[in-house]
Amino acid sequence: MARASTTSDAFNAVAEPRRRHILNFLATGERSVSEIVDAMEVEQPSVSKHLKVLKGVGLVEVRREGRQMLYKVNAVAIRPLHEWTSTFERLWKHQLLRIKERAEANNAQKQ
Amino acid sequence: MARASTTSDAFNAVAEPRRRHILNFLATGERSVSEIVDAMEVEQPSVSKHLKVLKGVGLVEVRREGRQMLYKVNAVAIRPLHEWTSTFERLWKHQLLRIKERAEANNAQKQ
DNA sequence: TTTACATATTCCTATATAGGAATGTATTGT
DNA sequence: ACAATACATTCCTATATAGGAATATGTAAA
Repeated sequence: MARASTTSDAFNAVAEPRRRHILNFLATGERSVSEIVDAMEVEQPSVSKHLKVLKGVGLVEVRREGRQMLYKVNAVAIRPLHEWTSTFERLWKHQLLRIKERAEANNAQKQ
Repeated sequence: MARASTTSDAFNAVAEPRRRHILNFLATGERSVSEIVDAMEVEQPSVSKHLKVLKGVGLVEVRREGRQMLYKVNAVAIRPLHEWTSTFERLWKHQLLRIKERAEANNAQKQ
């Protein structure tokens, strides 16, 4: 079988670095396609295709204004990713605490 | 060009649902491969391959104990994903607030 | 040293892209 | 109507998997 479809969910959509770049850029506000193209070093058709994927999974929204298409982030669609990662927060905090403790124990021994 | 390598980073690694399942399961503690296989409905070779990918990007760690290989989550590797999503937290909170305000304004008008 | 058990690896194939190039479509200005 | 601008879509191709099947490897037990 092939790998999972990129258009299936937000997890797959943000796996692509350029799409994360687009979302980062859109986090500053609503932008036209040409503004996105100028901000990134990617060809326009490529940007349009990435935007289509992002729109497909609900990560961005569009509206037309004259000849321009204005895209903006639909942040609530990122929430599921945030919540999934949050389930591990307790674990990494514990992990970092133990690293800190070891470092301190090491320091104490050196004194 | 082809799509980005799944072994390249954590974002790509967790794009695969079965790998998220494995991580969810390992969040409860260190487990052997057969325990993971039993918990999921996936063939053993498939689980081993997913574990290899997760190990490749540092999302899990292994140690041998007799014939068994015990895997556990390396939670700090999930932190970058959490932090990336966090940059949008302000936006979705604002978004949810506006949704709430609209609902209340609607209710008030109905009264 | 066989045998059994636990896990990893290899080989094969179908498929879902991602980018490049070219073209299509919608909207505005003249 | 025609040209220009702003995007979107299509066609093509290389490639990175993900799963299935079979096999290999490593470890412990008899």
